[in-house]
Amino acid sequence: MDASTPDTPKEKLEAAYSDAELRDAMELLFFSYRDFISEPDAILGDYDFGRAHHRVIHFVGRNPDITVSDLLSILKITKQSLSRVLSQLIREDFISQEQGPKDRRQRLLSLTDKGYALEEKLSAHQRSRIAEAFKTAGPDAVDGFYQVLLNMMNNPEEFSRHETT
Amino acid sequence: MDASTPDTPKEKLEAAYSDAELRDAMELLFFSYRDFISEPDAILGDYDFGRAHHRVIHFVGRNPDITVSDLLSILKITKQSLSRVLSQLIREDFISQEQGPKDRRQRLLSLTDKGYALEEKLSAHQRSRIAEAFKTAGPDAVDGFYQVLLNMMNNPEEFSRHETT
DNA sequence: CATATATGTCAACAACACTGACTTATTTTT
DNA sequence: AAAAATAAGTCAGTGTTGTTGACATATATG
Repeated sequence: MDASTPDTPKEKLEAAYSDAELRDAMELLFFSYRDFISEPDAILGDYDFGRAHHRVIHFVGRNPDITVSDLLSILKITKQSLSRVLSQLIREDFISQEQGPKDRRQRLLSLTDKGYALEEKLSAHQRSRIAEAFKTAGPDAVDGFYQVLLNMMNNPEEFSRHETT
Repeated sequence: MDASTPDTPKEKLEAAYSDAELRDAMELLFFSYRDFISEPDAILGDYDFGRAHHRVIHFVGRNPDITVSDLLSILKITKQSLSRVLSQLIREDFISQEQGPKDRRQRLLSLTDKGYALEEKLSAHQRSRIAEAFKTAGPDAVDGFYQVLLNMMNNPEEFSRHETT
Protein backbone atom coordinates (compact mmCIF):
# COMPACT_ATOMS: atom_id res chain seq x y z
CA MET A 1 0.00 0.00 0.00
CA ASP A 2 2.33 2.65 1.32
CA ALA A 3 5.37 2.38 -0.90
CA SER A 4 7.34 5.01 0.99
CA THR A 5 7.60 3.09 4.26
CA PRO A 6 11.05 1.52 4.53
CA ASP A 7 11.16 -2.21 5.22
CA THR A 8 14.52 -2.17 6.94
CA PRO A 9 14.43 -0.50 10.36
CA LYS A 10 18.10 0.40 10.23
CA GLU A 11 17.30 3.00 7.60
CA LYS A 12 15.58 5.04 10.27
CA LEU A 13 18.86 6.65 11.10
CA GLU A 14 18.65 8.34 7.76
CA ALA A 15 15.26 9.76 8.72
CA ALA A 16 12.85 8.50 6.11
CA TYR A 17 9.73 10.56 5.77
CA SER A 18 6.28 9.18 5.13
CA ASP A 19 4.00 10.57 2.45
CA ALA A 20 1.79 12.03 5.17
CA GLU A 21 4.71 13.87 6.71
CA LEU A 22 5.77 15.22 3.35
CA ARG A 23 2.25 16.39 2.64
CA ASP A 24 2.29 18.09 6.03
CA ALA A 25 5.27 20.08 4.92
CA MET A 26 3.51 21.02 1.70
CA GLU A 27 0.55 22.32 3.67
CA LEU A 28 2.65 24.21 6.14
CA LEU A 29 4.33 25.93 3.24
CA PHE A 30 0.95 26.79 1.75
CA PHE A 31 -0.53 28.13 5.01
CA SER A 32 2.46 30.17 6.05
CA TYR A 33 2.94 31.64 2.61
CA ARG A 34 -0.77 32.38 2.27
CA ASP A 35 -0.81 34.33 5.53
CA PHE A 36 2.52 35.99 4.90
CA ILE A 37 1.72 37.34 1.46
CA SER A 38 -1.86 38.37 2.15
CA GLU A 39 -0.73 40.92 4.68
CA PRO A 40 0.23 44.00 2.64
CA ASP A 41 -2.81 43.74 0.37
CA ALA A 42 -4.77 46.43 2.18
CA ILE A 43 -1.98 48.98 1.80
CA LEU A 44 -1.48 48.08 -1.85
CA GLY A 45 -5.17 48.66 -2.48
CA ASP A 46 -4.81 52.28 -1.40
CA TYR A 47 -2.35 52.84 -4.22
CA ASP A 48 -4.27 50.75 -6.76
CA PHE A 49 -1.35 48.35 -6.84
CA GLY A 50 -1.28 44.56 -6.57
CA ARG A 51 1.10 41.88 -5.51
CA ALA A 52 3.04 42.13 -8.73
CA HIS A 53 3.88 45.74 -7.91
CA HIS A 54 4.93 44.67 -4.45
CA ARG A 55 7.34 42.07 -5.78
CA VAL A 56 8.92 44.55 -8.17
CA ILE A 57 9.31 47.14 -5.41
CA HIS A 58 10.89 44.58 -3.15
CA PHE A 59 13.46 43.30 -5.60
CA VAL A 60 14.37 46.69 -7.01
CA GLY A 61 14.75 47.91 -3.45
CA ARG A 62 17.15 45.12 -2.62
CA ASN A 63 19.05 45.38 -5.90
CA PRO A 64 19.57 49.04 -6.76
CA ASP A 65 20.60 49.61 -10.38
CA ILE A 66 19.29 46.21 -11.41
CA THR A 67 18.75 45.70 -15.12
CA VAL A 68 15.36 44.81 -16.53
CA SER A 69 16.54 41.41 -17.68
CA ASP A 70 18.02 40.55 -14.29
CA LEU A 71 14.75 41.51 -12.67
CA LEU A 72 12.94 39.31 -15.16
CA SER A 73 15.02 36.29 -14.30
CA ILE A 74 14.36 36.77 -10.61
CA LEU A 75 10.62 37.08 -11.04
CA LYS A 76 10.43 34.44 -13.76
CA ILE A 77 7.68 36.21 -15.66
CA THR A 78 7.59 37.59 -19.20
CA LYS A 79 8.73 41.08 -20.01
CA GLN A 80 5.22 41.97 -21.12
CA SER A 81 3.89 41.06 -17.69
CA LEU A 82 6.61 43.04 -16.00
CA SER A 83 6.15 45.96 -18.34
CA ARG A 84 2.60 46.58 -17.22
CA VAL A 85 3.45 47.03 -13.56
CA LEU A 86 6.90 48.50 -14.05
CA SER A 87 5.80 51.28 -16.37
CA GLN A 88 3.09 52.16 -13.88
CA LEU A 89 5.62 52.36 -11.07
CA ILE A 90 7.93 54.50 -13.18
CA ARG A 91 5.12 56.77 -14.35
CA GLU A 92 4.02 57.36 -10.77
CA ASP A 93 7.59 57.98 -9.63
CA PHE A 94 8.14 54.99 -7.34
CA ILE A 95 10.96 53.67 -9.51
CA SER A 96 13.58 55.56 -11.53
CA GLN A 97 15.40 54.49 -14.66
CA GLU A 98 18.97 55.32 -15.56
CA GLN A 99 20.90 54.51 -18.68
CA GLY A 100 23.62 51.91 -18.09
CA PRO A 101 27.08 53.54 -17.92
CA LYS A 102 28.86 50.73 -19.74
CA ASP A 103 26.02 49.35 -21.84
CA ARG A 104 23.75 52.18 -22.82
CA ARG A 105 20.98 49.81 -23.88
CA GLN A 106 20.34 48.96 -20.26
CA ARG A 107 17.84 50.78 -18.09
CA LEU A 108 19.04 50.48 -14.52
CA LEU A 109 16.18 50.48 -12.04
CA SER A 110 16.20 51.94 -8.56
CA LEU A 111 13.64 53.02 -6.00
CA THR A 112 12.96 56.73 -5.66
CA ASP A 113 12.48 58.17 -2.18
CA LYS A 114 8.78 57.73 -2.71
CA GLY A 115 9.42 54.12 -3.66
CA TYR A 116 11.53 53.50 -0.60
CA ALA A 117 8.87 54.93 1.63
CA LEU A 118 6.30 52.59 0.16
CA GLU A 119 8.60 49.62 0.48
CA GLU A 120 9.14 50.37 4.15
CA LYS A 121 5.44 50.66 4.70
CA LEU A 122 4.67 47.46 2.83
CA SER A 123 7.30 45.33 4.49
CA ALA A 124 6.87 46.64 8.03
CA HIS A 125 4.25 44.11 9.04
CA GLN A 126 5.96 41.29 7.23
CA ARG A 127 9.29 42.05 8.84
CA SER A 128 7.85 42.17 12.32
CA ARG A 129 5.93 38.97 11.66
CA ILE A 130 9.16 37.22 10.72
CA ALA A 131 11.06 38.79 13.59
CA GLU A 132 8.42 37.50 15.99
CA ALA A 133 8.52 34.02 14.49
CA PHE A 134 12.32 33.98 14.64
CA LYS A 135 12.42 35.11 18.25
CA THR A 136 9.81 32.59 19.32
CA ALA A 137 11.43 29.72 17.49
CA GLY A 138 15.00 30.50 18.49
CA PRO A 139 18.31 30.74 16.57
CA ASP A 140 18.68 27.03 15.92
CA ALA A 141 15.22 26.86 14.41
CA VAL A 142 16.09 29.82 12.21
CA ASP A 143 19.12 27.96 10.91
CA GLY A 144 16.92 24.97 10.14
CA PHE A 145 14.42 27.17 8.36
CA TYR A 146 17.21 28.50 6.14
CA GLN A 147 18.69 25.10 5.44
CA VAL A 148 15.45 23.42 4.46
CA LEU A 149 14.15 26.23 2.27
CA LEU A 150 17.51 26.69 0.60
CA ASN A 151 17.64 23.01 -0.24
CA MET A 152 14.21 23.31 -1.78
CA MET A 153 15.29 25.88 -4.34
CA ASN A 154 16.20 24.97 -7.89
CA ASN A 155 19.27 27.19 -7.72
CA PRO A 156 20.19 27.96 -4.12
CA GLU A 157 22.94 30.25 -5.40
CA GLU A 158 20.22 32.63 -6.50
CA PHE A 159 19.73 33.44 -2.84
CA SER A 160 22.41 35.32 -0.93
CA ARG A 161 22.03 35.71 2.77
CA HIS A 162 23.32 38.80 4.51
CA GLU A 163 25.75 38.81 7.40
CA THR A 164 24.45 37.67 10.74
CA THR A 165 25.62 40.24 13.27
CA MET B 1 19.84 55.30 9.76
CA ASP B 2 19.16 51.71 10.65
CA ALA B 3 16.61 51.91 13.42
CA SER B 4 16.52 48.18 14.00
CA THR B 5 20.11 47.82 15.20
CA PRO B 6 20.12 47.49 18.98
CA ASP B 7 22.31 49.94 20.88
CA THR B 8 22.84 47.69 23.86
CA PRO B 9 25.13 44.73 23.08
CA LYS B 10 23.66 42.58 25.84
CA GLU B 11 20.48 42.27 23.81
CA LYS B 12 22.33 40.02 21.44
CA LEU B 13 21.42 37.04 23.53
CA GLU B 14 17.87 37.58 22.47
CA ALA B 15 18.95 37.42 18.84
CA ALA B 16 17.79 40.67 17.31
CA TYR B 17 17.45 40.61 13.57
CA SER B 18 18.37 43.41 11.23
CA ASP B 19 16.04 44.61 8.50
CA ALA B 20 18.39 43.09 5.95
CA GLU B 21 18.21 39.70 7.61
CA LEU B 22 14.45 39.87 7.79
CA ARG B 23 14.26 40.80 4.12
CA ASP B 24 16.52 37.83 3.41
CA ALA B 25 13.95 35.61 5.00
CA MET B 26 11.21 37.19 2.89
CA GLU B 27 13.17 36.46 -0.26
CA LEU B 28 13.98 32.92 0.73
CA LEU B 29 10.30 32.34 1.24
CA PHE B 30 9.55 33.82 -2.17
CA PHE B 31 12.22 31.81 -4.00
CA SER B 32 11.50 28.48 -2.39
CA TYR B 33 7.76 28.84 -2.79
CA ARG B 34 8.13 29.97 -6.38
CA ASP B 35 10.19 26.91 -7.27
CA PHE B 36 8.07 24.56 -5.21
CA ILE B 37 4.71 25.52 -6.69
CA SER B 38 5.84 25.87 -10.28
CA GLU B 39 6.67 22.19 -10.45
CA PRO B 40 3.37 20.45 -11.21
CA ASP B 41 2.32 23.00 -13.81
CA ALA B 42 3.28 20.85 -16.76
CA ILE B 43 1.14 17.94 -15.59
CA LEU B 44 -1.78 20.24 -14.85
CA GLY B 45 -1.58 21.62 -18.36
CA ASP B 46 -2.26 18.17 -19.78
CA TYR B 47 -5.61 18.14 -18.01
CA ASP B 48 -6.42 21.78 -18.75
CA PHE B 49 -6.25 22.45 -15.04
CA GLY B 50 -4.42 25.18 -13.14
CA ARG B 51 -3.04 25.76 -9.69
CA ALA B 52 -6.45 26.37 -8.24
CA HIS B 53 -7.49 22.85 -9.23
CA HIS B 54 -4.33 21.53 -7.67
CA ARG B 55 -5.03 23.19 -4.35
CA VAL B 56 -8.57 21.83 -4.28
CA ILE B 57 -7.38 18.32 -5.11
CA HIS B 58 -4.76 18.49 -2.41
CA PHE B 59 -7.03 19.64 0.39
CA VAL B 60 -9.93 17.39 -0.53
CA GLY B 61 -7.47 14.51 -0.67
CA ARG B 62 -6.22 15.24 2.81
CA ASN B 63 -9.68 15.91 4.23
CA PRO B 64 -12.12 13.34 2.87
CA ASP B 65 -15.78 14.30 3.35
CA ILE B 66 -14.87 17.95 3.83
CA THR B 67 -17.73 20.42 3.49
CA VAL B 68 -17.65 23.18 0.92
CA SER B 69 -17.53 25.88 3.58
CA ASP B 70 -14.65 24.23 5.40
CA LEU B 71 -12.76 24.02 2.13
CA LEU B 72 -13.50 27.69 1.55
CA SER B 73 -12.04 28.71 4.88
CA ILE B 74 -8.88 26.76 4.19
CA LEU B 75 -8.37 28.27 0.78
CA LYS B 76 -9.57 31.71 1.81
CA ILE B 77 -11.22 32.43 -1.52
CA THR B 78 -14.83 33.18 -2.38
CA LYS B 79 -17.33 30.46 -3.16
CA GLN B 80 -17.72 31.83 -6.68
CA SER B 81 -14.00 31.35 -7.27
CA LEU B 82 -14.09 27.87 -5.83
CA SER B 83 -17.22 26.99 -7.76
CA ARG B 84 -15.53 27.41 -11.11
CA VAL B 85 -12.79 24.87 -10.47
CA LEU B 86 -14.77 22.59 -8.18
CA SER B 87 -17.66 22.06 -10.59
CA GLN B 88 -15.13 21.24 -13.28
CA LEU B 89 -13.45 18.66 -11.05
CA ILE B 90 -16.83 17.13 -10.17
CA ARG B 91 -18.04 17.13 -13.77
CA GLU B 92 -14.88 15.34 -14.90
CA ASP B 93 -15.11 12.84 -12.04
CA PHE B 94 -12.03 13.75 -10.01
CA ILE B 95 -14.12 14.68 -6.99
CA SER B 96 -17.37 13.18 -5.71
CA GLN B 97 -20.14 14.82 -3.72
CA GLU B 98 -22.24 13.18 -1.05
CA GLN B 99 -25.11 14.59 0.93
CA GLY B 100 -24.23 15.17 4.59
CA PRO B 101 -25.72 12.43 6.81
CA LYS B 102 -26.56 14.76 9.69
CA ASP B 103 -27.02 18.03 7.84
CA ARG B 104 -28.47 17.31 4.45
CA ARG B 105 -27.64 20.78 3.15
CA GLN B 106 -23.99 19.87 3.12
CA ARG B 107 -22.25 18.38 0.12
CA LEU B 108 -19.31 16.37 1.42
CA LEU B 109 -16.38 16.29 -0.98
CA SER B 110 -13.98 13.41 -1.54
CA LEU B 111 -11.52 12.35 -4.21
CA THR B 112 -12.59 9.62 -6.60
CA ASP B 113 -10.05 6.96 -7.60
CA LYS B 114 -9.32 9.09 -10.63
CA GLY B 115 -8.81 12.06 -8.35
CA TYR B 116 -6.48 10.15 -6.09
CA ALA B 117 -4.41 9.03 -9.03
CA LEU B 118 -4.02 12.61 -10.18
CA GLU B 119 -3.11 13.79 -6.70
CA GLU B 120 -0.38 11.16 -6.49
CA LYS B 121 0.97 12.18 -9.85
CA LEU B 122 0.89 15.88 -9.02
CA SER B 123 2.52 15.62 -5.62
CA ALA B 124 5.16 13.04 -6.54
CA HIS B 125 7.80 15.55 -7.54
CA GLN B 126 6.95 17.92 -4.74
CA ARG B 127 7.15 15.16 -2.16
CA SER B 128 10.52 13.96 -3.37
CA ARG B 129 11.78 17.53 -3.49
CA ILE B 130 10.85 18.00 0.14
CA ALA B 131 12.18 14.60 1.12
CA GLU B 132 15.51 15.50 -0.47
CA ALA B 133 15.62 18.86 1.27
CA PHE B 134 14.75 17.25 4.60
CA LYS B 135 17.40 14.57 4.24
CA THR B 136 20.08 17.04 3.23
CA ALA B 137 19.24 19.48 6.01
CA GLY B 138 18.84 16.91 8.76
CA PRO B 139 16.20 16.29 11.46
CA ASP B 140 17.08 19.30 13.59
CA ALA B 141 16.76 21.60 10.62
CA VAL B 142 13.38 20.05 9.84
CA ASP B 143 12.22 20.88 13.35
CA GLY B 144 13.37 24.45 12.88
CA PHE B 145 11.56 24.67 9.57
CA TYR B 146 8.33 23.59 11.29
CA GLN B 147 8.76 25.92 14.22
CA VAL B 148 9.46 29.03 12.20
CA LEU B 149 6.74 28.50 9.62
CA LEU B 150 4.19 27.59 12.27
CA ASN B 151 4.96 30.76 14.15
CA MET B 152 4.41 32.70 10.98
CA MET B 153 0.82 31.56 10.57
CA ASN B 154 -2.14 33.61 11.70
CA ASN B 155 -3.73 30.56 13.30
CA PRO B 156 -1.14 27.83 13.84
CA GLU B 157 -3.94 25.55 15.06
CA GLU B 158 -5.15 25.41 11.49
CA PHE B 159 -2.18 23.19 10.78
CA SER B 160 -2.02 19.70 12.25
CA ARG B 161 1.16 17.75 11.83
CA HIS B 162 1.05 13.99 11.51
CA GLU B 163 2.95 11.57 13.71
CA THR B 164 6.69 11.34 13.24
CA THR B 165 7.54 7.66 13.05
C1' DC C 1 28.19 45.73 -42.30
C1' DA C 2 25.63 42.01 -40.29
C1' DT C 3 23.98 40.09 -36.33
C1' DA C 4 22.87 39.76 -31.61
C1' DT C 5 21.16 41.85 -27.44
C1' DA C 6 18.38 44.99 -24.17
C1' DT C 7 14.33 47.10 -23.92
C1' DG C 8 9.73 48.52 -25.09
C1' DT C 9 5.10 48.11 -27.24
C1' DC C 10 0.63 46.45 -29.38
C1' DA C 11 -2.88 43.05 -29.34
C1' DA C 12 -5.32 39.07 -27.92
C1' DC C 13 -6.23 35.73 -24.52
C1' DA C 14 -6.59 32.69 -20.19
C1' DA C 15 -6.55 31.71 -15.18
C1' DC C 16 -8.19 33.09 -11.13
C1' DA C 17 -9.38 36.21 -7.93
C1' DC C 18 -13.24 39.75 -6.69
C1' DT C 19 -18.19 41.99 -5.83
C1' DG C 20 -23.15 41.94 -5.88
C1' DA C 21 -27.52 39.90 -6.42
C1' DC C 22 -30.42 36.12 -6.20
C1' DT C 23 -32.23 31.03 -5.68
C1' DT C 24 -33.06 26.57 -3.43
C1' DA C 25 -32.99 23.35 0.19
C1' DT C 26 -32.67 22.57 4.84
C1' DT C 27 -31.95 23.58 9.69
C1' DT C 28 -32.59 26.41 13.68
C1' DT C 29 -34.94 29.83 16.32
C1' DT C 30 -38.75 32.19 17.92
C1' DA D 1 -45.98 26.68 12.40
C1' DA D 2 -43.82 30.72 10.78
C1' DA D 3 -39.55 33.31 10.52
C1' DA D 4 -34.79 33.57 10.24
C1' DA D 5 -30.36 31.65 9.50
C1' DT D 6 -27.29 28.59 7.08
C1' DA D 7 -25.13 25.59 3.19
C1' DA D 8 -24.64 25.52 -1.31
C1' DG D 9 -25.13 26.98 -6.05
C1' DT D 10 -25.62 30.31 -9.94
C1' DC D 11 -25.50 34.47 -13.09
C1' DA D 12 -23.25 38.51 -14.53
C1' DG D 13 -19.64 41.76 -14.56
C1' DT D 14 -14.85 43.26 -13.41
C1' DG D 15 -9.72 43.53 -12.27
C1' DT D 16 -5.04 41.67 -11.77
C1' DT D 17 -1.64 39.08 -13.49
C1' DG D 18 0.07 35.78 -16.11
C1' DT D 19 0.61 33.95 -21.23
C1' DT D 20 1.91 34.10 -26.71
C1' DG D 21 3.17 36.28 -30.91
C1' DA D 22 4.74 39.98 -33.65
C1' DC D 23 7.32 43.87 -34.27
C1' DA D 24 10.25 48.36 -33.32
C1' DT D 25 14.35 50.87 -31.66
C1' DA D 26 18.74 51.64 -29.88
C1' DT D 27 23.12 49.89 -29.01
C1' DA D 28 26.84 46.52 -28.87
C1' DT D 29 29.65 43.02 -30.95
C1' DG D 30 31.65 40.04 -34.48
